[in-house]
Amino acid sequence: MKFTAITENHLYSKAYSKGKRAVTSALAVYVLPDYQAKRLAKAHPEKKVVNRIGLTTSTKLGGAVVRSRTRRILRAALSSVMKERELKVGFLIVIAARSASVGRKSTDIKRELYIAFEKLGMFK
RNA sequence: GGACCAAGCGGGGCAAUCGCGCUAUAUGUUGCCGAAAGGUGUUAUAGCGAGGAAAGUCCGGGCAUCACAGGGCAGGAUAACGGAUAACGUCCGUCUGAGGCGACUCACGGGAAAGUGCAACAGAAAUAUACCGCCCUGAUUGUUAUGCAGUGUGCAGAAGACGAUAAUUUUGUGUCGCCGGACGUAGUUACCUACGUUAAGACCAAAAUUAGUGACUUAAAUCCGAAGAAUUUGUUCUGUGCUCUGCAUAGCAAUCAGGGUAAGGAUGGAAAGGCGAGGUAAGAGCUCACCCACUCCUAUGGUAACAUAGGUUUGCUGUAAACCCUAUUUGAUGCAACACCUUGACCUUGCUUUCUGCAGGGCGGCCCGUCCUUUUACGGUCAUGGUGGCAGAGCCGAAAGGCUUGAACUGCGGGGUGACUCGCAGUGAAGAUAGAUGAUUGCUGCGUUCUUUAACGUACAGAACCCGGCUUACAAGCUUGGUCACACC
RNA sequence: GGAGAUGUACUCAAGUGGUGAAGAGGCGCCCCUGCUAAGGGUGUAGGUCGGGCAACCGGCGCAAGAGUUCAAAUCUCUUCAUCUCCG
Repeated sequence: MKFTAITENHLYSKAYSKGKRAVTSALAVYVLPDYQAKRLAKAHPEKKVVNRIGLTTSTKLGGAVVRSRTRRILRAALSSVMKERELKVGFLIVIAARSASVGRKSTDIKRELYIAFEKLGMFK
């Protein structure tokens, strides 16, 4: 499953400061309404309103190998979540990996994502 | 079997389901974003899809631009010799030095005898000097010994009123009168020699005078007293001892001055070759023998560094990862380079003889050399966004052709001690732009635990224009060659 | 991705080869005060290892590790960490 990525740094800092937050042992999830969602929907081939996703893995986690692997596991867990339950659309979702997420399996991460999204009320 | 040395390999595998990126072909939509250039979006099939270090960015090169790329200066880099390589600070072989019983390992390994600088503290002294010490000379002072002189004095002996001793005077057929002096004669140029004369003078003897007018001894005086004892004064000469003074000589000590010396002196990382003998006032490579180091020369071996042998000069601190010198080498920047496209802003010199020149300007860090001074455009500068560069079953170009294709990799064979090289054959698809290899499950390899149908672990680590090296990180395991000592056969 | 700078105590920091590594803040102790603050005095590699009952003494220690030198915080090399610039 493809994601529309957040590419601008100011959107990340806005999400950290203004967005709703849910923290688990391995993750920190920030959610903010996306004001440009309708405009971006026109560029989408299927004219859908989608969520923009940002995955952050800081240098505290480790070297380049550790960080990209953690990011892949996060992406896999997120795609399996979105396949099973539908999420509300029109949001900026930033998922930051904490140091406990290193070496976890994607099934563990998936369980934590369920808890976080439930807490934020993102499921339809 | 043990302990080691060196060079390498290796970097788990298979399957199922779901999913990601790129390329090609076909298909689909001609939509959306954007000022434009351009970008993005469907599905199917096929192919491909991280490393030995992709890392650090420490060297070298390709490539691109600046002034087509030249010379010099500055700055940087390198540093035994020979070779390999496109090149290198890399690699190979050798030499030298150090370490190891050995296999073998380690070394930025030119020049300190071109010059400058630095060497704290300690130490007498730190790169040439002289503090102590040792030696010589001189001066002063002190002291000791010897000798001489003087003074005083002790002791012993001798002499003396039959007149000692000293001074003066007189006298003598008295003795001497040397050497030297003066004069004369002879020899002789002269010096000189011989002989003679000369008289002062010295000594001796006698006498007289003077002194103390008989001083001293003999004795006398004084005092005490029964006997007796004590004190004071007292001549000359000889010998001998002692004290003091002066002088001379010699020695010793101290101080000062001048000179010689570098043997010795606690320190230090380092003290000016080592040791012995000679030598010297004392000493010193000052000289000699042996040893050590070193310069140069010769011979032999080696392409060379260098090694060995002989001769010869010299006796030199260390430091160049201090400045520096020598040799070699090096233009700068770095794909965020740069090229093209889009949009926009700004800029586009004078004099002159119209040839050149002057002025001005551009121009590698600087200089020389070089370039421009005009054609208002198909120019230049700056900025915006984009594409290319960039990666390949193809791309650019009208075509020829160029790139892909790499100083590439694999295998076999030849050459070389080796790094490496030559020939033939074969192979040839990563290329992202928030950054692609994942998730889940099963089986299995390896290691550990031993709960053997189990549990845990399975390293270091992610391409970003490309290549050659270096450095650093790395789990378990494996291979090859070699060394040493022991045991067994 | 590329280019550069820095690292000294708890903090800020001086120290361009020469021997107990300056200084300030902070901290400990004492004085001052009825008590505190302020002020004054004094101590302080303040870390670690070894020795010693203790006072104290010695070794190591300037991001880490090697090297050059008689001697290294300082010079050289390698590594690590932090920060800055281009973008």
